Amino acid sequence: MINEIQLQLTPPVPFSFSGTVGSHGWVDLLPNAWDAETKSMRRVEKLSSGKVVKLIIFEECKEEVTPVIGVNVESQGILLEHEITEIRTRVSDMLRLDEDLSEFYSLCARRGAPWDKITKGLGRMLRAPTFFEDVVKTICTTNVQWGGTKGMVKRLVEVYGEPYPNDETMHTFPSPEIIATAPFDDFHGYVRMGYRSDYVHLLSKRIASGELDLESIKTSSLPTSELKKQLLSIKGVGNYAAANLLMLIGRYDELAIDSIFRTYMRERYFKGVLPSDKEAALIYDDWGKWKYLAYWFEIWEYYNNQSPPQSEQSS
DNA sequence: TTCCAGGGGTAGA
DNA sequence: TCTACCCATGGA
Repeated sequence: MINEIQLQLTPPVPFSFSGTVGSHGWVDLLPNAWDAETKSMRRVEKLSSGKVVKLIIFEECKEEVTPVIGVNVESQGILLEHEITEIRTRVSDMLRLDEDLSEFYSLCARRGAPWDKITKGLGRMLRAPTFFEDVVKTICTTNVQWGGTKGMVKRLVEVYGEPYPNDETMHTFPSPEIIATAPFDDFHGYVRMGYRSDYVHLLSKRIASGELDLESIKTSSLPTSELKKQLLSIKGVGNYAAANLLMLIGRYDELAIDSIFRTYMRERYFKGVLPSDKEAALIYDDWGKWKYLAYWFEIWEYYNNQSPPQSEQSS
């Protein structure tokens, strides 16, 4: 029996739902999917109890001053209270509703236009409910075009994710345990991640065996430099990937220097001449611990306000 | 066919 | 710390 309930979450004020869900390309990577018509994000989740549920996340009551996030939950059978609590926690975590950006907003307000746009509720970068998913997806963004990233993640989810019982075309993001138990040759052949499949398979095995507690990094209070060291110790994670992952856990003091960053800096600040990475990074030095968010907003503005550079329409 | 993408690992200096 | 070289994959 299909059971449907609707949950409501109260985000902080200000909060931009579209600005958060479309903050970067993550909404386009399965199991996430954006429905432009209903302006909602869809996702299948496997709860700790083992139940697989479908979530549709959207913004309610746009005319109201206080925003409300609606979550339609579809499941087989009635959900227990602790399962509902878990869904709330995961959605809140993805949308980063608990993150305090007030200091960053104050800085932006003082700088005036265009930075004051951020204070309308931008700056919350969509993430996955698990750090494992974010790390795997980040590895899949390295040295590949965005279409390639989407393909790798799609194959990973569709082959190794758990299907949603009421619609088997939809899947969860696979657990480390599932990937770890898959023979490497099969995994490599199915997901076609190139050399990245070694990194993802090894990471999964380390987590499944208990050798690595990846999720603890997400909530650690250690200094950013220490967390960066831990991230760099993961095979497949270099400086770019580590900075991207630090951003996803609320540490914005590092810039993710990739081809997008270099192209942007060359065009915007260095008159067509490619600067060194160090020279380019100095542009954001006075943003202190908010460098990443400042850079990301600026590049967003530069490339047509809405779409991330060199990405297909993703939000 | 060649280039290169939201780079990273490794060896050697 | 820096550089050179190699690394699968697939779109342009």
